[in-house]
Amino acid sequence: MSLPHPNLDQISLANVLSVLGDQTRLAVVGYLARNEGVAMSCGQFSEFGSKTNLSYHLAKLREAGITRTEVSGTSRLISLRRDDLDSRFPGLLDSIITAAQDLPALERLRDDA
Amino acid sequence: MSLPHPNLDQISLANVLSVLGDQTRLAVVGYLARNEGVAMSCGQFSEFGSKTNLSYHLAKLREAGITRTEVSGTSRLISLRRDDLDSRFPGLLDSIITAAQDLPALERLRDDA
DNA sequence: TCCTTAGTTCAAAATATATTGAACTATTGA
DNA sequence: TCAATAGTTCAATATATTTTGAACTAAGGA
Repeated sequence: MSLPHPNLDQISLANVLSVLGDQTRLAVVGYLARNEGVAMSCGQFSEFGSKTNLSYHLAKLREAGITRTEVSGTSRLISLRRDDLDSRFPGLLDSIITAAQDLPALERLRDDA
Repeated sequence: MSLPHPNLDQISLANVLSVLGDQTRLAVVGYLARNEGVAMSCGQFSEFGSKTNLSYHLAKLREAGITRTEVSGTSRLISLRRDDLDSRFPGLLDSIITAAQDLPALERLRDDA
């Protein structure tokens, strides 16, 4: 009943970077960062893509070790693995989130970059 | 006689991350970081791939704004755009380089991750 | 001038990633 | 029990990225 997540030593730098090197996933992470503490389900991200496409991107984030997804009924509760990432790659997530927040919303979403 | 480089505001976060999300390019950046101040030509990176393949990867790094490539005779002198990246995305490159240095050399090179 | 060296370009092939819609599962509320 | 809701999976397609080798350019040195 719970989804697979990599443990700390299975989180790879190159994979984290390539997974975050995508506008949609960067937008999701920015949104999570802006709403830390609030329980986020997949539906909250609907502005970033179709249901089926988000399912794909959210799985990539989980499999890379960037997010944690807890099953709760028919919902999934998604959160950033901040502490894990901070201990594995100190400063990395903070600098990415800061840079992502500085982008205008449109650029965060824009796909044609 | 000089190659095109993006200027500061043309450097995009998603692009930097996706370009660095590759073992070969991460290895090149780690090597540059470990040898800052030393003039590096393409040939120095031969351990990371074939001549033609490196030409491709080094162009990606340059086009993303991560490296600067100066033409010098038949050679190219390649360096990290540290100050530019630091001002655009504070802390990002440092955290990536630190994390990349902590990897064992084999993992830095491994392609089957 | 001729040869060598350093690196680029091109086009083809291989591989990986992203997007879609239809069909599906599981939970929940009426 | 039935229908609705939340999300997943599958297979197909579309698209992008990587890798390769052969042919190329431009600069130096003998």
